[in-house]
Amino acid sequence: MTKKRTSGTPLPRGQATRERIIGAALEAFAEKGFEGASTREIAERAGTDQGLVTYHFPSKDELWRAAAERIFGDLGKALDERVASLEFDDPKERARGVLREYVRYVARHPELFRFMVAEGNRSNARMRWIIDTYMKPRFEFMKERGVVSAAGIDESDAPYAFYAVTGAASLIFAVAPTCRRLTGVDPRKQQTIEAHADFVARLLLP
Amino acid sequence: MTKKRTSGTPLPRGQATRERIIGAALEAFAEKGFEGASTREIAERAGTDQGLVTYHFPSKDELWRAAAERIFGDLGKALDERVASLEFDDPKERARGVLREYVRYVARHPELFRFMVAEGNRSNARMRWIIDTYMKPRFEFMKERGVVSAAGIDESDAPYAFYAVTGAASLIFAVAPTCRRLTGVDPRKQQTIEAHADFVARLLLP
DNA sequence: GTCTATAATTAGATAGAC
DNA sequence: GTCTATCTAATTATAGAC
Repeated sequence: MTKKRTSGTPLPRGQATRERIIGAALEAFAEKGFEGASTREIAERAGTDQGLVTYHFPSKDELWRAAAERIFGDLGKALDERVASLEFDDPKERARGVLREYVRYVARHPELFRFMVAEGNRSNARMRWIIDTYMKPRFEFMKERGVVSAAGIDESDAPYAFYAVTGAASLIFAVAPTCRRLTGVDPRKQQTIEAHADFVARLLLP
Repeated sequence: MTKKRTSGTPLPRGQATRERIIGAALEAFAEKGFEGASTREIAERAGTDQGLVTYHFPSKDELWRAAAERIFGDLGKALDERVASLEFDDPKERARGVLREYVRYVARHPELFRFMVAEGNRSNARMRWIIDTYMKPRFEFMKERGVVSAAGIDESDAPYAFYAVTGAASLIFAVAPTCRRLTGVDPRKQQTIEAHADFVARLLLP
């Protein structure tokens, strides 16, 4: 998960462990939900023990918050970078590029969608904070400079477009083993990722 | 959930309790996942106690299987009924009607999608059985007489279409509280359900 | 069929050795 | 910082009263 840093210096040992624990927690929460994932299992995935998990994160709640910040923060950073690197002038061509990059990102991070669905049904303080901090800017971007404006979708339809796009782009990767058995297609293959990106892009921006 | 039966006679007491427990388990599994949902919580939702849950379902595994059969079986029955009642001659018009009925169904059963995402990442014997028994007929229907054939989608794209349609139709209802805060739109309102059905139908079958 | 009591296991959190 | 030991509470499953 964190093999490289942007700066050349490696992380101090403690902080590197902390990062490993967050990554392990993210996978476990996405797979089994908040209640179903045990701190012992998270520790084992991170290659350490339960005591050290509670040392770095005094409560399971705080560990959840760190995992949520990691996954939504990473998505934001990745999209901002890729959007900035796209050099299309035509808004529609540009929106197509953004959409395809989005599909590629969710394909490599299926835990993002599983996490969203598992936690999206709650409306506690932590979830509200995630929405306001990380999701609102994405929603606004889509309305003003993304698929909604480029596809000529009425702004009052933006909520439907947002969830339709997110669901259409992500589901196949979040249930990859099921898809493989049902359809014969393996969503983990690069070829499948590109084909799905094609399909979603043609659907939204024909 | 089960206020009426097709036959006039009411269920025997024990069987009625059993049905209530299945409904409660379904909600709990969808909300917290298999490991996160406790049999005590399920019993409480069903208005009884933990001992009676293990009387009707000797293990949590068997309860899971009953819940999965219930939700996928109900979807199949509901869709078959509604498809049969549609009277459009034009295949495209007919596919539009099926798609809109599908959106209405998932809107009223958001636990279906949560269950799919929570469990779709596993490939144990039970999940394989669910796929072969309940999902394969749906997938085949969509290819031969549903959206794929009506929208002129190449059959090799059927896997992408299946997961894109499912995700696009369902996500907004599965994360309703989040959607409400993010967009101001409440997916539980009838008006929202129809608007989303419109949007998805226009997207797939313009 | 229904419920109470309880056994065996596992959970999150704490304390302390190193 | 890291890990082991332990406390308290909650978990599934079982046994038995009614």
